[in-house]
Amino acid sequence: MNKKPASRPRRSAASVAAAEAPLFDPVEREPAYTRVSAAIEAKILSRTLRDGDVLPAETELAQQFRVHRSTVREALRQLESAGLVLRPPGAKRMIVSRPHAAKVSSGMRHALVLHDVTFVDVWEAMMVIEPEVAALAATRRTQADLEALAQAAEAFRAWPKDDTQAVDVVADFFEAMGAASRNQVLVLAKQSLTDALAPSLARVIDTVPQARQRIADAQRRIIAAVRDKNADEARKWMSKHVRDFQRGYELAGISPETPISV
Amino acid sequence: MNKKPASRPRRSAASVAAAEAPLFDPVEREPAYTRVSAAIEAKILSRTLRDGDVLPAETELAQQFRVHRSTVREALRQLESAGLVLRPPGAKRMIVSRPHAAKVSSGMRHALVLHDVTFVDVWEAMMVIEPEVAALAATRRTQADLEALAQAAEAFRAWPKDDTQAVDVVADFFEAMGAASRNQVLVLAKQSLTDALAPSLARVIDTVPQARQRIADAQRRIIAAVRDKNADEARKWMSKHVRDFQRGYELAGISPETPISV
DNA sequence: TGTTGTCCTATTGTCCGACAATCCGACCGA
DNA sequence: TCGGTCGGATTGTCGGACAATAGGACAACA
Repeated sequence: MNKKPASRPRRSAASVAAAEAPLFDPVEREPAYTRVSAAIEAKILSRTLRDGDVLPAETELAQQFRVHRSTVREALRQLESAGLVLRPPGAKRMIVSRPHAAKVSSGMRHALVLHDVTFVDVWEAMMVIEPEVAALAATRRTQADLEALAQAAEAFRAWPKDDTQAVDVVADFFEAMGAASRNQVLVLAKQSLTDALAPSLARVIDTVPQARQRIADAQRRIIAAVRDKNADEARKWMSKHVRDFQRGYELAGISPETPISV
Repeated sequence: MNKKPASRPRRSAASVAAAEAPLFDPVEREPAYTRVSAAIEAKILSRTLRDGDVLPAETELAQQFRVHRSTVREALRQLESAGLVLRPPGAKRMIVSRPHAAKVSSGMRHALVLHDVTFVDVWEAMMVIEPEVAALAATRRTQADLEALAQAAEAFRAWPKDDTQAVDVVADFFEAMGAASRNQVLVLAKQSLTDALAPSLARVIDTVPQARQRIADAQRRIIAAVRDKNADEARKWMSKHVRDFQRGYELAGISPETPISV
């Protein structure tokens, strides 16, 4: 499904320099299941099939494409894994769907894990993105955003001391901040980062006694800045907040070079 | 395959407030193909199966899992679409692979397109990420990085005037910059952005006469800063460079609210 | 020695057909 | 209006089949 659109055929500088005239392109022998999924994918991306539409039954698709149902099913599995179609739990027909952030993030996390990305790499990316997101949030937040942020912060403060799932609430805070920034792109990118960091951050919160307090403080400061629509302050405190993570890692005795785990 | 890891079961602030004790979890009825793919995925993520390993034949997998070959094939399609396994062109067996940047990017692009993300959204994200990447590149670049950058810039200058594929070379420049930054996470995030922007940027280069010159100038400045390991300069000029894109859009008469196309 | 033709086997791509489980909507009795 | 019953539609899974071909091994040949 995503062979073609994955990367435009690039005549990169390197390949031009290599300059060995290929004369013939490799003859294309795409298997049928790929073509089927590509065809459906195209209809989805072009909005001919829209979010929420139910797909035709497998047998009907098989008839239309003139292939066997098994072939259609293989194509559907590709689309399913890409998040373009899904089956609501306990439903029979599949419906068209826009890939959820979680799905994209999961793909990204696989890549990060398998490429031996370390904590510092992720942290560095957060240092780049999160402060600016906070700044954007400060200029664009609505009252509802503010409440969501406050609620997340409150939930973190109230979280039982011994519950290691507190990271999830921290993630909620970041998520709410992303929502307030009104930039879907950054939200998508952010989510992968928090997801990738979560397991180890959990250890930090669990290990370092003062972590909770520091996180709670930072959240309060950030929310205040966002409330006051003070972008600079929001950026500054978010920056401190994220920087604190690294300090937490030191205190927890986790090496910055620790690879992101599953 | 990525239902479970997609998002940790979060007891978010909201759901806690709802406070309706579930008492029973929904009974899990995962289809076999999902379990098979999850099993293989786990072995890949845990490095039991490593990048480059050839997978057992379908019939053998079917025997081991005690399922029908069709079921195995559906599972393989999921993994294939996730980029965790692939078949080298003209090979028979599938091999384990780490998801390439292009694959991740393509997933992200689907999401961006279907979520009606507009040019400004992507541009905003670039404004956040690219300057910092340039700054990182300035501090970490090797001689080889420098040469790759120079080559990309040179390729752009030398590109035939009437060839609309010039965007690809611009993308190469950004890619080389990412490589120089030595941060895989940012590289992954960046790629999606350039990919998403490419089609419309192509129109800008094609429409606005002075675009080529301005891009070439900016590239030269940025490279100079990176060469001198001057992070601030690199950041500044990259910032100008990206900002220029927006100006190009104005001149090309493309609305900032234009949704990213396929 | 290096290239080409031949044969065999393992494996994939695709198909046919089948059957149980179950979702869905219609119909029905109170 | 509600809850039960029923039949058709659809999915998940299976068994089996067959053509095409990748990957050798090996012989013929230049």
